Amino acid sequence: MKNTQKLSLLNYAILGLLKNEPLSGYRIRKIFEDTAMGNYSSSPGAIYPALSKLEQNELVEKITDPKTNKQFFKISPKGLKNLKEWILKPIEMNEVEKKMNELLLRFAFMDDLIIEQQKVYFLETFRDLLVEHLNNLKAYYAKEANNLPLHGKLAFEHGIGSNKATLKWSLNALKEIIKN
Amino acid sequence: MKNTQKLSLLNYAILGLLKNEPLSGYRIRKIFEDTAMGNYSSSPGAIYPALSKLEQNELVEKITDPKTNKQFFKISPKGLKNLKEWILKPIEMNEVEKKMNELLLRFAFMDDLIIEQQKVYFLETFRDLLVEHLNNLKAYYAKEANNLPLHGKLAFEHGIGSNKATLKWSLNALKEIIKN
DNA sequence: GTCGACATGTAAATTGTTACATGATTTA
DNA sequence: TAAATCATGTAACAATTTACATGTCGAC
Repeated sequence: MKNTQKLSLLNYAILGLLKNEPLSGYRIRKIFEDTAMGNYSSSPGAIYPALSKLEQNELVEKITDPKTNKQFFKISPKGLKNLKEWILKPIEMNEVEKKMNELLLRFAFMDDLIIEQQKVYFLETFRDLLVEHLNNLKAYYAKEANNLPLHGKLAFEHGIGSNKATLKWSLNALKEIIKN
Repeated sequence: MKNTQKLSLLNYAILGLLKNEPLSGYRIRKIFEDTAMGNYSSSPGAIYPALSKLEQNELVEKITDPKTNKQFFKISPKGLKNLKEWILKPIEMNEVEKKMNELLLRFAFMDDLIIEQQKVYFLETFRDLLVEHLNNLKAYYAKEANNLPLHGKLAFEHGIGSNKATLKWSLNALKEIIKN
């Protein structure tokens, strides 16, 4: 049996959108362009080839509305499975350090795809790794802040502040998830 | 006269590091790999070709330590000019919305490259655009939060919290820059 | 004397950007 | 009816990832 293949972030972002409802390529582009949905490229040269590839791999299905004759893409069971596996992948330290937007995207698509227990586990792991990461950053700062040029120091402080905000967010999210 | 060409973020990140001191390709890789320096790829397949290209364009110069026979890259006057122009580019709303890490990178390299007045102007523009962006996010949230699924809502809240932290940071950075 | 870190590179494949091209439909 | 938006795509190019390949140097 073939392993579930790895897809690019853009592909997962598309699958995540299609999870809720079928969309045209154009609608997907507009969502990436207009909304706060990440930094995923909305250029036709990225979206249409990505959709074709997803279709080839049978992760999405192209359907045509018989009335309007317009095309939509619908996520397939295989696509749903692939999306779910990506969302449930154990979080690694490396991701907390350098791939925060991917983790947030995974969280954003969890809704009806996994059970509460899995969501809680995700957030608790996220929180714990974030605390560890923050401690590393603070330790580095305490040791090196004096040696850094002012702008380097301030940029570093942004990193700390930003991670603190994310930690605070994760605690609140955990509360919200638990109280349903 | 040729315009200063656009470079990829990775190229600017390299130039910014070389601004302080000559470094070997390997040292650059390790800095990207080990430190909190963004999410720039540290793979040899990215760094070495990038350095070659920078050298071809005369933005960096390859020098050899006569004692150890080791190679280093040094930023050239042309490279410095290019870096400075990138840093001084007027900030656009689009960047605040989707390219925060690029803006932070530009800030991190400002140090001795531009004068205080320019730094202050950068931060004030940044702050103003951020306030505007935050107002847009909040307005959207107020209108749509009820219609969003829980995870979408929470992910959106992360965006708001994260931008608030950045705004707070910018105010503090402004203070620090002014008091020198 | 071998293991890990230092050090530099290439090749193939993938991914994404930029620019172009075209046409339908809606709205002012 | 002109302009804007909807809608889909391709081609050339640039950038990056992944995997491979090779060799040095210091420490244990």
